[in-house]
This record gives sequence, C-alpha cells and structure tokens, in this order.
Amino acid sequence: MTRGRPRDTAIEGRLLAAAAEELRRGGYEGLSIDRVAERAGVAKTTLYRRWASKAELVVALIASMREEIPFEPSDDPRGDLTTLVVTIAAGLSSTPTSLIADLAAASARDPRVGESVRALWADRHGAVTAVVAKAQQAGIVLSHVAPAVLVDQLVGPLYYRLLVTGEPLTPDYARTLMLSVLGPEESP
Amino acid sequence: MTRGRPRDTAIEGRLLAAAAEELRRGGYEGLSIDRVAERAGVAKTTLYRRWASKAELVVALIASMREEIPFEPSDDPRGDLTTLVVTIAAGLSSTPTSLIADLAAASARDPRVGESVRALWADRHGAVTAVVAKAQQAGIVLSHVAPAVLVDQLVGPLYYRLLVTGEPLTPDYARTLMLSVLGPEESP
Amino acid sequence: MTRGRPRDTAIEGRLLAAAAEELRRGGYEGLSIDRVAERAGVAKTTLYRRWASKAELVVALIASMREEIPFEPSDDPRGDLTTLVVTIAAGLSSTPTSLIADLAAASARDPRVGESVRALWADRHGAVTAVVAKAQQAGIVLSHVAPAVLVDQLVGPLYYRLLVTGEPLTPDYARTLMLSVLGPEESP
Amino acid sequence: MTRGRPRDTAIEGRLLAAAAEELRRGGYEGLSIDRVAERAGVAKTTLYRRWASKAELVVALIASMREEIPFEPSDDPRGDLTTLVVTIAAGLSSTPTSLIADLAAASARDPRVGESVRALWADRHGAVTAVVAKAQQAGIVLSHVAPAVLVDQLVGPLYYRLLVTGEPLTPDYARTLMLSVLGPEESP
DNA sequence: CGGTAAGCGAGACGGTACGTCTAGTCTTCCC
DNA sequence: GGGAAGACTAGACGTACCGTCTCGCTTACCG
Repeated sequence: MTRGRPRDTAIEGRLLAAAAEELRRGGYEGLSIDRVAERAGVAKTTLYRRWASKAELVVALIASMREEIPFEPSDDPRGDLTTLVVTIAAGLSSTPTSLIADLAAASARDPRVGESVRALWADRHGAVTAVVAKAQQAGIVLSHVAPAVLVDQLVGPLYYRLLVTGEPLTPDYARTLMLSVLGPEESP
Repeated sequence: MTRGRPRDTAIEGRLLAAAAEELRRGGYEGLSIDRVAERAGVAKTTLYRRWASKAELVVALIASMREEIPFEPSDDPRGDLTTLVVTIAAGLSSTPTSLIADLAAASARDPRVGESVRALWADRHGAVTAVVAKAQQAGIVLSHVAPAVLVDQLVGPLYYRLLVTGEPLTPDYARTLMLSVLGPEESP
Repeated sequence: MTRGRPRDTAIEGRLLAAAAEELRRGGYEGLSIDRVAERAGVAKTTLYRRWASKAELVVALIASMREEIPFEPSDDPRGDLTTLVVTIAAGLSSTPTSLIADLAAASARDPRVGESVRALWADRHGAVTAVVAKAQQAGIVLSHVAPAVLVDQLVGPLYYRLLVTGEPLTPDYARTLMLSVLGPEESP
Repeated sequence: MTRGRPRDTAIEGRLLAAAAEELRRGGYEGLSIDRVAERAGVAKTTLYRRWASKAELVVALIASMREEIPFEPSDDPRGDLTTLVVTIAAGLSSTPTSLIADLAAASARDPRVGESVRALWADRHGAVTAVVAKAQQAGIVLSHVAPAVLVDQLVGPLYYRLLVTGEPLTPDYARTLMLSVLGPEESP
C-alpha cells in the first residue's frame, strides 16, 4: 500500500560503516551525526529518516556488528574454555576501552541500546556457558555452583579490570582465572 | 603561604547539592554545568576552580554521597567477606546504573578521572583484599591463587552484571559468589 | 498530438486554494510547498508539474486572486475618487500587512512575480488614473501635473504608511489625502 | 553595574562587514548566518548574542550603513525640500530594492524589527517634516493640510514606485512631486 | 484492443540553513 | 588571590524547506 520511491538499500550499509569507523575512533561520545552522514556521502536528513537519534543509530550499528564467531567444542572442555576466555580477553583488550565503556553507558541510558549490546556479547558468553556446563557434567569442575555464576567469575573479572581497575588483560591473567575456577589440572 | 581571599567553604556544599539534584533529574547526560552553577547561585568559574571537568564534579559528588561504612574485621573472615560483598552489591544496585557506567566511560577517556573513580572504590576493595588475604592465611581458602584474583572474582561479577548483562544484584547472588570462591562452609 | 493521461483540471484549483490559505496565514515566507501539496491532497510532483518554483506558484496564485471590482464612474469625479481611494485603503488595511510586504519582497526578487503582482493592482490603480484624468479635464484639479503623479500621491501614501511607518489607514486619512491633492471643495 | 567580561567591540564590526559582503553577493536570501560568522572568524553563538535572528542582523547592518547626512536648513525651504527629497530618492534607488522590501516584510512580521527599520528612516523623514512645517509657516505652502500628510505625499510615492509599481526613481520625478505639492514657484 | 505516453501518489534524496544547546576557557571588575 | 558575571570558541543537534528523483499505478488516446 505504502509506495513511493524505494529506499536506497546501499545507503544503510554505507551509513553503518561510517558510523562504525566513527565509533571506533572516538567512541559513542565522539560519534557525530554530521560526520557520519558526510563520511557516508549522504545527506543528514537521509540518516535521520532511518534512525531518529544518535542512540538509535548506535543500536542498529551494534546489532550489525555481531560477527558470527564459529566455535567448535572439542573433547577437551578445559582446553576449550581456556581458548574461549583468552580469546575474549584478547578481543576486549584489542578494542578501545572507551568504546566498550561508552556502550555500557549507552546501554544504561537506553534499554533498547542495552538489548542490542547484550545481543552483541551473547554468542561468546553463550559458548562459554555451554562449555562450562559440559565441564561440570564431565566432573572436571567439582563445584555445585550454577554454570552461569562460574561464567560470571570467568568473564566478569575481564570487564571489571577493563572498566573499573584499569589493569591489563593479559593471556596469563585469563589463565589464572581459569585455574582459580577449575582448580589445578590433575595429572593423568 | 596561602594568600588572597579564602574560599567560601559553603559554596562547595551548595554546588554538590545542586549537582545532586541535577543528576537525580536528568542523569549524567542531563547534568549541565551552567545549570548547576546557576542553581547554586555561583559563577561557573567558581565551579571550575574546584573541579576541572564535569566528570570530576560528578566524581566528587559520588564521593560525597558515599557513606563511610566503617568496617571492623572480626575473627570470622568468611562472615566478614560475606558482609562486605553483600554491602558492595547493595551499594551498587542502589546507585543509578547509568551513573556508574558514565563514570567508567569518563575514566576510560580521561586517566585523571579514572584515578579519581578508582580512589572512590579503593576503600571497599581494599577491605575485601585484606580479608581475603587473611582468610587465605587462616587456611579457609585453599586456593593458591593470588588474593587480588579472588577479589576480582568476587567483585568483578557484580560490575559485570550491572554494566554488561543487566541482571540484578541480589544479596543471594553475592552469597553465591562467596560460596563459589570459598567453597562450602565446613561444619564444625 | 497530446498523448497520455490528461491533467486533472480540478487539481489546479485545489492547489491554488490551498496556497491562498497558506499565504493568508503565514505570508510568502510561511508558505511551504510541502504543506500546500498536502493540504490540497496532492503529490508534490503534481504541483511542480504545474509551476516550477514557489515563486511561480505565487505568481499564478496572485493572478487568480484578481477580483474584477467593477467600478462605474459617475458624473462626480471628486466623489468617485473619494470612493476609490477609501476603498483601496480599506482593502489594504483588511489584508495582512505581512502578506503585502512579502509580495513586494517577492516582486523585488523575481521580476515575473513583480509583473504578476503589479497586474493585481492594475485594475484599481487604472481606475484611479482614469478618474483623475477626467477630473483634471473637468477643471476640478488645477494642477498641471501628470495624472500618474497625482495617483502616486493618492495611493503611494497608503502603501507608505502600511509598509514603512506602520500608521493606520483610516478612511479619514484617505479623505485628507484627497483634500490635499484636489484642494478644498468649492461651495456652489 | 555592568559586570562580567565586556564584549569585544571589534567583533561587531567584523560581523557587520562580513554580513555586508554576504548581502552584497547573494542578497538577503543568500545571506547565511553560518557563513557570516565564519567569515568574521567568530563563533555563531557570538553572533546570536548580538542579534537574535537574521532579520535583526540585517537591520543592524542597514543601520550601520546609513551615512549621517548632515542637513543644514537654509533660508530657502523650497530648495531645502528639493534637496532632501532628491537625496532620499537617490538613496533609495541606490539600495537594492529587494533589501528594502525584505526589511518591510521583516517589519511586518516582527514589531521589534519594524521599530528598528523605522528608526532607520527617522532622520531623513524628520528633516523633511521640519522643513515642510517651516515652509508652511513661511506661507510657501498654502495648504492647510497637516505637514505629516504632505510628507507622506512627498516620500510615500518614492516607496510606492520602488516597492509596488517598480518605476524608476529619477531626480526629475522627485522634483515633480515637489512641484505638485508646493505648487509652481512664483517668479519674483 | 493493446501499446504508449503522460498524469499521479508516495516518498526518498541532496543540500542547505536555522536557532539552540553544551563544555570549557578567558577577561574584567570587585572584594 | 577568590568570586561574580558573562563573553567567547567550537561544534553537535534535530528540524525545516526546496526542488529533484524514482518508483508503481492509472488514465487516456492512437493505431
């Protein structure tokens, strides 16, 4: 029923790409609508026709950034978990801290952004949870604590260091976390 | 040594009160320096002489809002730790999340702010570290992992839930964290 | 020769009516093409197919507004003239000033608009000129000055007050102008 | 009484000069606030602190462009009047018509602008009124019509031609107006 | 009767300007 | 030197408007 000139589908991609670049450079705060539009070679009105505000743009952007990181669980839960946590730590420390912090702040301000951001992490954390559950079933983790809590204790400290204490996220630290949660590896 | 007109000590209080009101109404984003100064009946210069930026003002504001919770370590490290973690969780969940997230974001952008914010948490976290070390020495915690890491695994998940997953910080959750780190209490 | 779907003749009227209403409310400046089209229930394209720009639309609008005010000269030029000038004054003061001013401004910017607007006044002013010439021939006006100049001195002050000094255009003022130009009436 | 940092007096001049240049190039329509500010090397807020809108800026600009034409009344009211009217006509016809029309339009929309614009003409028109009154007292003008009306009939036609009929404002025309109002000069 | 040319509705698009807001710095005078 | 007042820079924000464009549908006339 609603007709008219169809939207140029390429524009959305260009805008999101431009916004991503802006976000990468200056974080949420430093993302300027004018610059995004200019970088995308698009009129500001065209951007606003799609997203009514900066927040909505970022929501869409984050959603579009969810890369499918395929993870293949092996028979070695302990090894899998180490890989996962180290990878997450590496991913976090290779992303500008201010960006992650800005996303957290934007999430806290706008529930829709929050949802979008959580969906962004969902894959990775879901994988961790799955492996932890598996390890628990295999008897590797003796704890009777819910897997979700163990995940919080593996992943939470990473964000904590990043956002609160400012300490570095080394692979060693990630492994130490593993050790603390899983206990020392038993020699065969 | 110090010359010239002494600072009007009442002003600081008026400014912080004004800032608190602004923060209450519009959050970090909606806090306007101009409005704070005007509401306090004070020149903007006077505000900036005390705090170099909006972030620092908010840091000071938060600091002023923090109640000195004197903590007296008892002979029961496990009980002490539980009290501490539950208290921290309660403090965090009673503060608007957006505030904490904005502080983290401001920290990531400006190291000086980061330092201030860290000082804000320092007391509490210091206390936790001390008790954890004590518990470890007392043999309650069998882990050979550094106390700092255990603290990260007690406190980190709280921030993680708050800033990342958005899940609630209940006292039960805090206790579950304790359990996971310390292991089940041994019956005497 | 002419192929394709013929233009809907009713649309032009609806557009002009809509434009007239818009002009009445907000003057030239406040006339928005988008709103005119919407008010007429017509696509913007359809409007632009008829007039290539806002100015041309207004030109057509003004042209369509030319009401034929039939004027029947009597044997009493002085009376006729009074009637005419008072009528013109009344017409001007019953029209929003800003509209007249905007038309003048649009005229100054675009010659085509100017031509159209002048045609709008032409009838009335033509009638005045005719009567003045007649009065001059009848010896009522002693001046040897060209009728056109006398007309300027009768009508010009009306616009002058309206557009420049902002003073009101009362019937009395109109009569005073008459008196000044024609001189006092001779008693028979 | 006036406290705070004083306005930088040089800025006003720079802004007006920039606006004048803009006006010269693109007329009222083509004058962009952003460009004026940029050309003047000044923040837009600084401009808006002085004039609340484009119209007000232009009012000030026009006012600043008005040269103080010192007028010394002689013993020859007829000559004085001729000089004045011819000068006014010259002034009007040397100014872009669209500017004057735009000022009239802006006046009609905003009373404050109207006041400013009237003040702009006040000097000249005041001088004319004074000389007319003097001429009337000296018996040169026999009319018993109020001076203000005579002034309207001398000056009004100039604006009328400019804004309505579009006819040129020649010195001859001005003299004809004089002649019509004052009557033919008596030979000594 | 089917092709084709134009009218039409709906709305996207580029481009540009507007006026408002904010943070933080700077300048001046007063105590 | 502290304080008040406010000017100043820099730049983002979201809205409005104009005139062009791109669709798909509809209506006529023409062969």
